[in-house]
Amino acid sequence: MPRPTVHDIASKAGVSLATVDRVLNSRPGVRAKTIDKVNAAISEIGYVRDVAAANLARQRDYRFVFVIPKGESWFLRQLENVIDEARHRVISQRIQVETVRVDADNPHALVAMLDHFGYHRVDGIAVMAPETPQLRDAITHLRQEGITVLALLSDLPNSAVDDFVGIDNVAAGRTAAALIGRFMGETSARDILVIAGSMLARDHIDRRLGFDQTIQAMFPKLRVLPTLEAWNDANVIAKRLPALLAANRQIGGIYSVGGGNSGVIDVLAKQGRGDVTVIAHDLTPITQHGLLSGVIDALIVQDLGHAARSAVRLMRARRDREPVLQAQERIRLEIIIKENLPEEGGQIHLEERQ
Amino acid sequence: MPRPTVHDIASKAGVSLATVDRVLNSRPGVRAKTIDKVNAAISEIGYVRDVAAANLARQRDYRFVFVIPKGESWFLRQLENVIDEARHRVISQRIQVETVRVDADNPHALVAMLDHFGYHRVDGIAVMAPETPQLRDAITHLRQEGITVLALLSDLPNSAVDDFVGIDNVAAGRTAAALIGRFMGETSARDILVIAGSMLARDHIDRRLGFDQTIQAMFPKLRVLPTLEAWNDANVIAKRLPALLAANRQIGGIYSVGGGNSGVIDVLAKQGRGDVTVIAHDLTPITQHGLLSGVIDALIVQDLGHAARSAVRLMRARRDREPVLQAQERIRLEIIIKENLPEEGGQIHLEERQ
DNA sequence: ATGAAAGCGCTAACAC
DNA sequence: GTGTTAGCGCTTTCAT
Repeated sequence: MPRPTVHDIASKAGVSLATVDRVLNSRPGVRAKTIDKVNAAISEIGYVRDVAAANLARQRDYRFVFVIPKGESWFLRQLENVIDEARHRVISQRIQVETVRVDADNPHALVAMLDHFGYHRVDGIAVMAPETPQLRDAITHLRQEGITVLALLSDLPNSAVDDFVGIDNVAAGRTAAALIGRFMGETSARDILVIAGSMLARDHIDRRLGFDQTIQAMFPKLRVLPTLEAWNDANVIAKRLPALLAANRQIGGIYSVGGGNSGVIDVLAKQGRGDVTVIAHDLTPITQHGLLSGVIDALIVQDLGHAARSAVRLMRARRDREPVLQAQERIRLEIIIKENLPEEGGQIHLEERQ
Repeated sequence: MPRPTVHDIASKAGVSLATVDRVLNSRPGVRAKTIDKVNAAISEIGYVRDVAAANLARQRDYRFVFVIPKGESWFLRQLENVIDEARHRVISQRIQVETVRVDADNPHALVAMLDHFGYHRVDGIAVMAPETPQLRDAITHLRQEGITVLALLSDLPNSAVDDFVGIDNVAAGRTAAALIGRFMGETSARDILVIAGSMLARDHIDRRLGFDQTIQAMFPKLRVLPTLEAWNDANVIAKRLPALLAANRQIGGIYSVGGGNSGVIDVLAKQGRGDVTVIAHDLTPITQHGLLSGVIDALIVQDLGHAARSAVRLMRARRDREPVLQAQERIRLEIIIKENLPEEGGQIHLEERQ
């Protein structure tokens, strides 16, 4: 027996297709009594709407834009790659995905870009940028136009975004603290150096916050030194870290909040400081090498591919006013050590395991 | 300008819709020259096929079955729940998902069930069961019928399955070893007790294997005791563990490979053995409580919801002969400590964060 | 307030 | 080999 369609509802309820459709989409102009008849028929025959057919008839298509910072870091390039991958995956579902790069440190350029999309027809924007008053206003404006706005990877807590896609960075900091504390164990060196960038201000601030919380609560004997601001720049770290290590022999741990990890790895490797426990963020060729060579003890990672796909799903769900499966959209805060380092793997075709 | 359709290809190439369709689906009966013309038109106008419309016209629907063990453990109930959740999510995409429970320890019942599906029309089966010769043969048969077969959570390395959906359990064991070794640090107690069930033989074997590998390689001073076989039964553990702890004061760590964790938690809590480092698997109310109360130091977790959705996506992709995004289907081996314990969350509707 | 009919983009008989 | 035509399940004018 084939699956029931709108025709089945119509004949069961003794009405026409148009009326069924009106009820299905809760459009006005149907008597309450008729609505009841139709609904009765629907539940009686166990009808489930075929969304693909509906969207086809509606000629619905989607246009989503990712706005991410200019810059050539491995992280940002990787982000652009996974967005592009997501784009390919959904293009056959009438979903158009674009990426634009803006100078994140220039609020005016960013806002100009966003305003532009307010006039052209887009359904959703996912933006990764530091929060400024100008950005806040631009987001309010976009949402008034009915455009979905997501904060991507770096939260915008004071803006009227529909959602935040990314890990809880306070929890990330707490996790880093728990790991570094337990890994350091009972060493005599009780100082921890925190190295942060600052470009994605909000996430770095949150991580430091969570880190301090947990060190204080769980490892009161450990002391967290003032943040070394290194602008995610390996050269800055390579220049400043040796002096810090020389001046303070008590440094037994480093929490690298942002980028520039090759600086950390080079300095520690050169000085043979295998005794220093290091926790860093993000899985890149550099941090992977650090992990395998033993300089980095653990990484805290978010799956960028997941974030990109999740952002697309969220924007589509909002456009269609459909519910979201929260569990699927939660970006996991992953702890990676040498033993659970994932293997590489891209698009696999059918032939792989036959 | 609207997005190009088959009609646009047809007029551009000067052929009919039917011919375009033949080329698009690489069906025979078209001259090579015509094929070239059509393909030229396709790439010239940048055509992308609307898969929803195609599936509608094909009247394609899917029928997938999950075959999982009988039993009322939290783990199995949770598995059934997430499969049901996945079922709801895809029902409007003409995908029918069913779950059947079989006595996994009775190879004949299992095989009878699978044979049944070989006769009725199913497109894919995801099976969680221990590998037996009978199962191996049944799978070979199903695949000859053109049915996709997946190994779910517990691998079937010697069977002709299309794919395995779940974590790498050897890597899970290695990860457990690395964590327990580092967490134990320089305590004087150097013995580790391994508690395993046996129902899902394969995964437990793999975990123990990986565990031993890494302890030997990284922590040669630690000694792993013979496995306590407890059949995932908290009562068995509650009975036998106290004696083992009393007989051997050197036990400083416990790796709980399977279920029955409430037994471990109760015994350790009652005896005030906060000094014992414990690593367990799976996030359940029991293990969550163990983590929060400090008895369990870390959990190794796989997201069952992800596994269920992934299985459905894989079976559909195989049915449609479409490629799979490997990165999305990799079930992550997650390390959970108190600090990165995820919050609860089910279906969220639009109103949540406005 | 309700219905008839055309059509979304694609596929599949069946005809030539 | 190639073309014509009638749908797939749903939405949407336009009548009534």
